[in-house]
Amino acid sequence: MPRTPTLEDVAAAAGVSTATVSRCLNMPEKVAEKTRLRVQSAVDALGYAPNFSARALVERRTKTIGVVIPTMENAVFAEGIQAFQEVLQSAGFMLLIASSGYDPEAEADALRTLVARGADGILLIGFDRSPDVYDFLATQAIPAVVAWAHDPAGPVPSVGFDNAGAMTELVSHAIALGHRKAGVISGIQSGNDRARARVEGAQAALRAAGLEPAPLVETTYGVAEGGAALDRLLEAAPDVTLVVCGNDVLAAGAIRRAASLGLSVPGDLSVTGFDDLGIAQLVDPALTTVRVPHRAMGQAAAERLLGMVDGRPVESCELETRLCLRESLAAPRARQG
Amino acid sequence: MPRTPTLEDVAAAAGVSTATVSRCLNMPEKVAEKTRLRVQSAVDALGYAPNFSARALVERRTKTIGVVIPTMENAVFAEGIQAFQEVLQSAGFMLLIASSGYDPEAEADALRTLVARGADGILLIGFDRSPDVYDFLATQAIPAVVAWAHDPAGPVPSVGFDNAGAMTELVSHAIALGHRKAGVISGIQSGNDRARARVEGAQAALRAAGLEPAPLVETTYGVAEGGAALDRLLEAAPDVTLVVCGNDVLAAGAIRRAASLGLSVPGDLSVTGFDDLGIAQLVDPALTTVRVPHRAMGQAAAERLLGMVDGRPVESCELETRLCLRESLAAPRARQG
DNA sequence: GCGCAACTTGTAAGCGCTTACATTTCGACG
DNA sequence: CGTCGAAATGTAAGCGCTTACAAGTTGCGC
Repeated sequence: MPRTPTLEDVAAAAGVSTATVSRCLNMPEKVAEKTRLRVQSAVDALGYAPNFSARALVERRTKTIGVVIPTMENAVFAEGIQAFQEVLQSAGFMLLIASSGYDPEAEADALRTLVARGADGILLIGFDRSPDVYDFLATQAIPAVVAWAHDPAGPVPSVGFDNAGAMTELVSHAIALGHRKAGVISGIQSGNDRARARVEGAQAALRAAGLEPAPLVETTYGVAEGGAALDRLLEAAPDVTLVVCGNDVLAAGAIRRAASLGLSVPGDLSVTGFDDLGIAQLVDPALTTVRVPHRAMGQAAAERLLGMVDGRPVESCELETRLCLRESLAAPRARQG
Repeated sequence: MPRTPTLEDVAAAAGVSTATVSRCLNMPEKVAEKTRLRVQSAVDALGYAPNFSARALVERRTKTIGVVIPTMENAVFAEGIQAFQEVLQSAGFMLLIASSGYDPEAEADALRTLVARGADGILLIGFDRSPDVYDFLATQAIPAVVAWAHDPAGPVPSVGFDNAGAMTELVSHAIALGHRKAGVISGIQSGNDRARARVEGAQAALRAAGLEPAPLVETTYGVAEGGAALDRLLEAAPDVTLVVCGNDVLAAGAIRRAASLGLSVPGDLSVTGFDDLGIAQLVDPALTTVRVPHRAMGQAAAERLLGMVDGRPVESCELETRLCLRESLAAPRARQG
């Protein structure tokens, strides 16, 4: 079998040196029209394609960006990463994906692998991780950007939104509607600054209104988990009129569970989510939630990372969220007695 | 700044040759215990990590697998790819992701890029693509596996399920329930063998029962699109009692739309989906659909591809699907008149 | 027709790593 | 204590590409 053609083969076929072929490919304006054509036809005839590893070795860049994602199964990441990837692709970069399954150890491992593979830049989800990781990235001089969270003073530039503020806004709105007793269903907060900020945002709204802090139930991610969490919450605090969920998936589960408990939403219980995934409009009643600009975030993150790879300094950027008021949140029914 | 350490630096630090260091790293049993320890501590001291590009150049393998996915935003792919990626990761391989946005041209482009980057193997979604693509893969001798579709006689091994058969089973079940007039809402069939097979499967069931073919509405992917498609379908065929949808997302949209049209599901209209995504249990009524083993498929595909990369011959494999009977499908209400 | 600047092209040195082959070391045995 | 073979290590040749530098080629004004 004829092994895949190399630069040298092309050079021989075109009767020039390898340097000229290389120049034809990378700086065509530096080579005479006539030779360029000759080289081009040799390239076509042989079906030549440059060997990326060789090029990466000498150029010391792989045109590859790495990301460690908790899991693609979570739609919250899928959308943003898709947008991120699209920008990369159109800039000639490729996306190397690893997953951590929400395990910090696994994330650090994956990161090291990505760097060892020569990723030119790294996308991180959220800020919450050991400082060692940031040190590592810094000593290796690997550009990194954090997405899904925003902190202008963070160790690396970030692109995200104000999780706490958005949640405060949402809960304040519910309070204005008349809710006085709220419960919170949150994803696991440990190692997840986004989840934590959302809980804090909810509590801040209650505090600001002079209400007592909401009882909190933490649960792993999933529809069924959201339902089970509602059970636990109602057991601990049967008198809540508002269930604030850390994300739409948990909220969807809570709504479904409420229905099977015979509780009407929003009549007996209001439920809110966060993220505004597609499912928010699928559940009945439609979910009141916070719209997060996932695509814009993915794009902004990609542009920043690409900028850093090119040595340009970049700044963090905060994106706006928007309240999505739908049926699952309404004024609480007047209490009897 | 001290540039990142190389094999040679380690060799110098440990007082051995680069060959020995290389052996310590790749075939530790071939080197004396004592020197190995010495080398190991030099590696640790310097924080040495091998340069992947250099290794890839000489070994002619990148330990990278490429995939071109229509879009990560479609949950159908997210789950399978996640499982695929997990198997790869545990085998020391990484996943290079590109997306096509359902455009065959873009897919072919992305594939070429992936191959040029030295992907050791390629995962393809479905069989539907120009023969040129398979030729290209064959001449480049790049192992490839098709997932989400199954054809033992296909140009490359595949891991999937019987889309047509599963749909036939589902529709036959509906016919047994008493449905006589069905409509089909399908995703775009062009370039999508899975969508096509599902439609064919539905029509086959009707034909087998001596019923007339179902009117067909094709639409792009999305909840809203599913709803709009229902409108079009009911306009063309107001008398259908069963709406067979090509996937859960379209079905969810159809169910939502039916509710706002004042049609009860399954009272006035039964609706079925395909895939059994999480949303199937989220909509009300819960969706009758076909359970597809996405994770198992992703894993099986990864194992096969890894096998091929190692030069082992592998076989296609067909996975079982299972009917998920839920509330959205029931016997049609007795017709009046 | 000559000299010089501006283009083109060629030469060859690596980039960091693996590995075939050569060399050295070492222990066991006669 | 010498010999021999196995085990350990070293030597050096690339893998395919980019690029600094050298060398060769033009074209132009005088």
